[in-house]
Amino acid sequence: MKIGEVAKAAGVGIDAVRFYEREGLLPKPARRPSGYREYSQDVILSLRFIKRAKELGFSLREISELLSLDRNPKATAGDVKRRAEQKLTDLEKRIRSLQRMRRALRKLMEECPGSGPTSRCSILRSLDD
Amino acid sequence: MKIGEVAKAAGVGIDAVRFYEREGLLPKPARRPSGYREYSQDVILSLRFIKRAKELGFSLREISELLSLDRNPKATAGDVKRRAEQKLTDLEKRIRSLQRMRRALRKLMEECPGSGPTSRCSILRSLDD
DNA sequence: CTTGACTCTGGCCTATAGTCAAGAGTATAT
DNA sequence: ATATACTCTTGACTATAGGCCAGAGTCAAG
Repeated sequence: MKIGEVAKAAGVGIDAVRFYEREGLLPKPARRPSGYREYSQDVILSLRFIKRAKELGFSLREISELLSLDRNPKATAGDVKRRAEQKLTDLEKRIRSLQRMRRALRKLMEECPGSGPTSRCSILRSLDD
Repeated sequence: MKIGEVAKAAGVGIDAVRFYEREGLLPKPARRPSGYREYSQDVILSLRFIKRAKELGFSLREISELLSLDRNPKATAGDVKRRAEQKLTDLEKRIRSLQRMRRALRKLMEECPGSGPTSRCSILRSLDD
């Protein structure tokens, strides 16, 4: 299959496929005499793997590690679970950080009259100190 | 005051001060004959304003707008509150997105045995489809 | 007057995940 | 044979918020 076909089948851009190859997430494919990349079906599975892992919040670097574990027969489910735990911790940290911002902003908004000069606005007042 | 003094007083880097100036968040300061920037005290307040707004999740572009509102006598508290509402909506979208990831990841982790070959790991299985 | 600390400009670099373009060559259908 | 669609490589660019550096000039204290 040509690159455009696998990209379409996996629902990603052609440039993304080449990018993943450069970044080492995908093995370098065979080439036709013309230089065209020649793919087998299974690269579509790899592309979908990457897509799903992104939806779980993994970065490409992390996905690269997951793919290595997937290909390495010596790797264990524990290796994968440890990565997942780290990602979970990371997600929770980011969620809490955003929640703190939300709380602070909400509180300021409650005190802002919503009309009149900006000098009455608690949001700006708090920023000015 | 020289740039290093105001940067230190506000708790930001010197490069940040120059960067804010380039980006239009800070007015261009007076210069000494030598070319050194000469600041008055109030730039420290502006720098703190920027710092706090960042903590609330505003981007520099948004902070720039807030600063304009702060300086514009025709602006109203409602103008500011509207920006804050947008930011709140934005924060909530991001929080929900992260929470979705967290839920999905947690679910997969519950099903992963945590030992044995990766082929038993529900996380990788789900990614492979 | 010298020394060390400070500042100036300009420009390059970081991470992330690709996107887009140019110019050249290929593949495929008609 | 030709038209159109596809692919190749290289390199530049996107947004965000600065960090870091060189080389040159300046400030302040001893």
